[in-house]
Amino acid sequence: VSNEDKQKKIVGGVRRGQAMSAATCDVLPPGFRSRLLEGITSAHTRAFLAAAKQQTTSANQVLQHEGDQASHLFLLVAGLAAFYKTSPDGSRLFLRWILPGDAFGLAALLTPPRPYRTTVQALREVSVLMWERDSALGLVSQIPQLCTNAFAIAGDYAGRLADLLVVRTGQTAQYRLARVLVESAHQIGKRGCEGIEFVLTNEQLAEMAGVSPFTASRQLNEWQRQGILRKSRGKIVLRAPERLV
Amino acid sequence: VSNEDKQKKIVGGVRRGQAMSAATCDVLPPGFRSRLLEGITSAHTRAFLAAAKQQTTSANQVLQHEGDQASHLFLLVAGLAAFYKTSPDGSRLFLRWILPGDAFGLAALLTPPRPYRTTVQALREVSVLMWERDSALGLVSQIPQLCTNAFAIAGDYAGRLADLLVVRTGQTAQYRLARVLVESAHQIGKRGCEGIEFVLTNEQLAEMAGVSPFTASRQLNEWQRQGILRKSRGKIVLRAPERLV
DNA sequence: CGCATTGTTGACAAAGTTCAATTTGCGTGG
DNA sequence: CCACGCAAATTGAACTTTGTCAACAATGCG
Repeated sequence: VSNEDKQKKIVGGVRRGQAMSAATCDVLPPGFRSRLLEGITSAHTRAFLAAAKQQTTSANQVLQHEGDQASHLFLLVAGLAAFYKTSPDGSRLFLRWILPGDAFGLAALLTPPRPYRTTVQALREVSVLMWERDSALGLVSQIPQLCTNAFAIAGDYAGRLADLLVVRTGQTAQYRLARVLVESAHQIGKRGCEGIEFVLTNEQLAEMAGVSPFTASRQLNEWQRQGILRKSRGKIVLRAPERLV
Repeated sequence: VSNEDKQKKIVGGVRRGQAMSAATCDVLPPGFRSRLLEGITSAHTRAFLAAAKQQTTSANQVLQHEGDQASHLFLLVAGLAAFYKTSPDGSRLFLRWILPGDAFGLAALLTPPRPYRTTVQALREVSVLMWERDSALGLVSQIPQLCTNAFAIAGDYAGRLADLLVVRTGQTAQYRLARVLVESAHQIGKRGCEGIEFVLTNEQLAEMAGVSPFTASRQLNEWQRQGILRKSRGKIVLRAPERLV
């Protein structure tokens, strides 16, 4: 299947299941798992995926914009994106990463229609599946487990936000930064020869931790002096995460 | 129906709908509306309420404890409670009020079982309906709209938490306190002759806003000097909420 | 009236932010 | 291949905001 075929719209009902199965399974990387699809029969999964449109988007693009009417449900297939919240003064507040298998835009499943409550931005080139709201609503009514999964995802999301709130309001800048490093290592890091590596600028780390870039710079240098990590421009090598907390 | 009858356990299937209807509608104040019951047929509502046990709890009791295995779904019928999160250092972080009609303990609806992610404490004497996890799960599978509602509630909760995060991390102590006053007025205030009145101590307001009681005291006095509010021990009369933000 | 709870005030300390001035690293084009 | 230029990162010092603590005042209940 060519790249073109992969990206073409494949909305519509299930036409001869087998064919759709080939078409849709094809777009998912091997070993792909998503909480949204958990516990759904393969027939239903095929029907669900068949109704999606696949789209590839370049880095820094905004996939959903806080306040816009929720028109699409998304599922990240590949790449990296993040949830952000915009504060009244215009600054951006990092909430969490979106990794392959994560769904977002769940607000599209609500009736009556609601606005998105967060902004989602791609950090690298990403590949997503997307469903029109109406189409998604129809599918949810046919596949009850989808609603259960959506509830579980929303609940999990709320739990993480509550945890984030505790960290952001109760802990020192140093602790928050340490936590951001450990989580980044866990979620987007690759095992390197010296430790876990990930590509983030000081400024991005600072934004994630809710700290000024200056504080981030100072603290990261302190840790570098202690041999806990090594940093070059735009990249961190975490050598001893256990010594951070 | 005597008070004793009201409080007795009424679990079990629907026995001759009409009888149950009388028993359960009886425990709900007139005009009672809950997001959890939205859009559910009256037959289903009766069955659902019939499976609940009603309980009355005195002020300051903890209804669900963060970290405990989620064993019950709750619906607040009367009174006032609040969600709290416990920080690692043991201090308590106020999240939001729970008003009559609000459901909590939704974690009980998840499979596999999960711990509660927040603590819920009564602020006055409260009356709740509660469902055993197993019973609630059975009802959700019979009444699909319950799942939809649970999802909507969880989504709303996540949205509020995200908003709270923005306020707590991005705004000044003064702004946060002002916001707490306005929200308290809206949610638990009563119209008085001089303005909107509500019963909260300085310390409670401080906790809600994430501010030290000293800062709260100073700021409240400043506002009192400006005639925006009047305060006595444990009580606030908000006279000009519009002048706060 | 006595007592516990609640609230007040001032002086001080701590944590981070801001800003300006530089320095470093790295890709690009001559 | 080197110099240029830009974005990223660093550093010090002043400044702001808010919390901490100790002492004290007031409120209201039994």
